[in-house]
Amino acid sequence: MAQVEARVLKGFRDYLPEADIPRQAMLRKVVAVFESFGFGPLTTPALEYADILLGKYGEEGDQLLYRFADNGGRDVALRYDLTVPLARVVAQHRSLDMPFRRYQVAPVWRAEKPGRGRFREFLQCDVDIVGEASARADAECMMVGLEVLGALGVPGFVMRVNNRKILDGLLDRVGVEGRERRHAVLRVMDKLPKIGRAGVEAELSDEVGLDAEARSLLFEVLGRPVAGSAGVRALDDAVGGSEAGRLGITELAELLDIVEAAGYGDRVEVDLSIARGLDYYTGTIYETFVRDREGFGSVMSGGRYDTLLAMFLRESIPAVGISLGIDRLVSLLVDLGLVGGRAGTADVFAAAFDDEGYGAMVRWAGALRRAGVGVETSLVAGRLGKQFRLAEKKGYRFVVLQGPDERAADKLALKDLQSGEQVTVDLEEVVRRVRSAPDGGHG
RNA sequence: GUGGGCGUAGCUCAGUUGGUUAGAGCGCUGGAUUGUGGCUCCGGAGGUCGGGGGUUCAAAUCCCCUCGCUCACCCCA
Repeated sequence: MAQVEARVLKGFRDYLPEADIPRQAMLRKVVAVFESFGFGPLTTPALEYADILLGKYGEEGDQLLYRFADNGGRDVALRYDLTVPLARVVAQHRSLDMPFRRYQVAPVWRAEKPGRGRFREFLQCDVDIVGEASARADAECMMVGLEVLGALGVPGFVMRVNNRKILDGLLDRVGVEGRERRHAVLRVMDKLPKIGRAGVEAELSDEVGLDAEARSLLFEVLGRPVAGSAGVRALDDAVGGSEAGRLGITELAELLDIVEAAGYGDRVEVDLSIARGLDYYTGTIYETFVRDREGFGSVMSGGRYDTLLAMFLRESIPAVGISLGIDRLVSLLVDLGLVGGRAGTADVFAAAFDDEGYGAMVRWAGALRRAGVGVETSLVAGRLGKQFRLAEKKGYRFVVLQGPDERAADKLALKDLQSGEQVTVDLEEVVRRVRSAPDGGHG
């Protein structure tokens, strides 16, 4: 057979054990938080009929689908997110009880140009609530997200919230009409934290053609510091007579009331420049950034999409959700030095003293496992120096072994690689000591 | 997709005005060390100098093309 160059597609990656171990550990914590809020799992196919996905993400989004004809000539595409497949599931299985809470942790594919923190295949962790229109559902999703970041030990983060209807009201009042122009304004406003007010004003003038009056009207609202729900209510006059604007203000204020009452107010702030690119958002929208690492982009975002279900059904069903990008978060935590790699997944490494004692070693290793201590057994006997070096490199804190002396006394030698201390004790004591170690033996 | 930067060992890089067998550190691997890791010492493997073409007696080095990576714009998780 001809030899081929070993390689992966651009934007796709392998996760070697050292990187995958902290990543998987984080995923377990994410799922645990999701389930603690009563969300249940959902798994859907990677591949969908193309027409299920088309037209849901805007024109640019359609271009970014991995789309092709399958072997039977069907027009298919890899899922672009987890929200549209959820909408499809809800539309297809009408017996689901509402409100329906589900979480899904699965890869999605986007044919974008890859860059720092951006991949063509990446894992999303979503929670959504379908069938509840009140701000309580929005608040629930936000709070799950905030709890997840807390559980993962993410240092300083802020969730910035806005409401599409406020932006709509604002655009109505300023007199920006037509989908494209409205999009253009939102896109420029989105850059506010990056290029500042002067930059935004310049772009609004040069690229969108907004006159000075319209610009100052925009900034009359955008420029205001908005503190909490009271601050949001104070915006009422700013959106003028716009019905949509007033509705958005009410929704956002109600949302903040709940979030503040629940004690999450310190991690949430209103940011009227948040726009979100996806087409299907209709109300609340939010993005989450880590302080001092805003350049990494949003690590968790989402919003309300009350009209998406109507694309599959005659009736419309309200829905809201949030999505966490675990890959981006992992590289961020690595960058901050908060997660380290480690190649071993057990609690202790069992060194094999000699070939004669190998069978006995496998036996006491099994006993340790049944007692709740994970054991990686060495497959090569002898050369203890080599085995210790391997254990150390794989990140183990403890090495357990049984030489002739220990065997005669029916004991095990337990060495703590961190302190260098070694004791000869019985199996129960090994279990006790390993389990009482601060990190469960994960040096 | 548009513009800037960079491609030499698994990784980070050195390589003189073009000059003969292309180097270092780290990592990997074997040994010093047949009851014990980190430190030290000695050895070994590993390179079509991203690829193709051109100039030249001679190219990692100069020129052209191409591919890949990367930063900014755009968009996002």
